[in-house]
Amino acid sequence: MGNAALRDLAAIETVPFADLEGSVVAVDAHNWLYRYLTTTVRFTPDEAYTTGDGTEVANLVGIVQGLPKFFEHGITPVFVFDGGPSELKTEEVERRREQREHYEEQLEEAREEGDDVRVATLESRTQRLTDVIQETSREVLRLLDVPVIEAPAEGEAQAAHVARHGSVDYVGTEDYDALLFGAPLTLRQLTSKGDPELMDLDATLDDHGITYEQLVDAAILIGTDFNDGISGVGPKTAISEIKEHGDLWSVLEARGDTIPDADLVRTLFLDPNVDEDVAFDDDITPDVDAAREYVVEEWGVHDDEVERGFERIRKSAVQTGLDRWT
DNA sequence: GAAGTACG
DNA sequence: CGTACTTCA
Repeated sequence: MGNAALRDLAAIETVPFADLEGSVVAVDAHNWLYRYLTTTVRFTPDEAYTTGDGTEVANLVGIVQGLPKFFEHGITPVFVFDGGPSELKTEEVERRREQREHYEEQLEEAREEGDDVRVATLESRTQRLTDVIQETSREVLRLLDVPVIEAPAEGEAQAAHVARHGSVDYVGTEDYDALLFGAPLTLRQLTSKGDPELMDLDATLDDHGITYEQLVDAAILIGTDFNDGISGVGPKTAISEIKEHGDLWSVLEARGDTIPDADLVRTLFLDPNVDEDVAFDDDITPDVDAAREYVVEEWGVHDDEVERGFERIRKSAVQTGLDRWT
């Protein structure tokens, strides 16, 4: 149950990479890593990123292949990692865990039947961010001098907070939730081939003639990652009823409906647990040799999967440094 | 999450 | 037309 319905409400336009030069993007680390992890696993032979004891660090391949995109476009990434899950998030996490186990059962069946295509599909679904992946990701980012922010809870909420309070220009995530956490400008498809999409909170509110709080209320009616919505209520109905009645409580009262924990979900978006003051150094000087040593020598990742990426980082980092002094 | 299809 | 459901990744 995603938030795809929010796309129908959001003001989105594509923006050329060239327009983003010189900007700082707070990247939702979980979301970004997950995307690169799944594509790496799908298109890279297991041996290239699996240690002798079977530990998989496809994230290291993904990071090395994914970072150049920022540097080559003159964008400074700041990776925002999740902290401990909120109480409500725990339920969602639990639900996803059950679904994952379901996939893993199917995976077993597919293996037994020798259905290779199905095995590959299911394997991509059962990927997750293990402790090793979290730790090694942080370490390679540290060696490459990419700033990291540790969120107390939701990474997206923290990213939205730093975007709202001026120290970064954009939030980078595929999740439409960023809008609900109050991110003023969100970049999507930073990991894809073409130009990114820009999702604009103020434009979204203007389009519908609603406030930020009313947008959150409408989303709760539709359903979010943290609550089931009202059946039969999609984006159109939600906006129209929120505008008619003013807020979530009035809509629920008028309909005679109820949403469990609605007040908690509302607070989670409107007043999330974030660090008010976070500092980071946006002057990135990667130690490519050290990062390569870590990835290839220490973790045994096959050189041919990462050498191009490291070379691109080396070149684009030099270029950025020159630009600064020009 | 995206896209296509079915349902009311 | 708006929402729900399905499939693929």
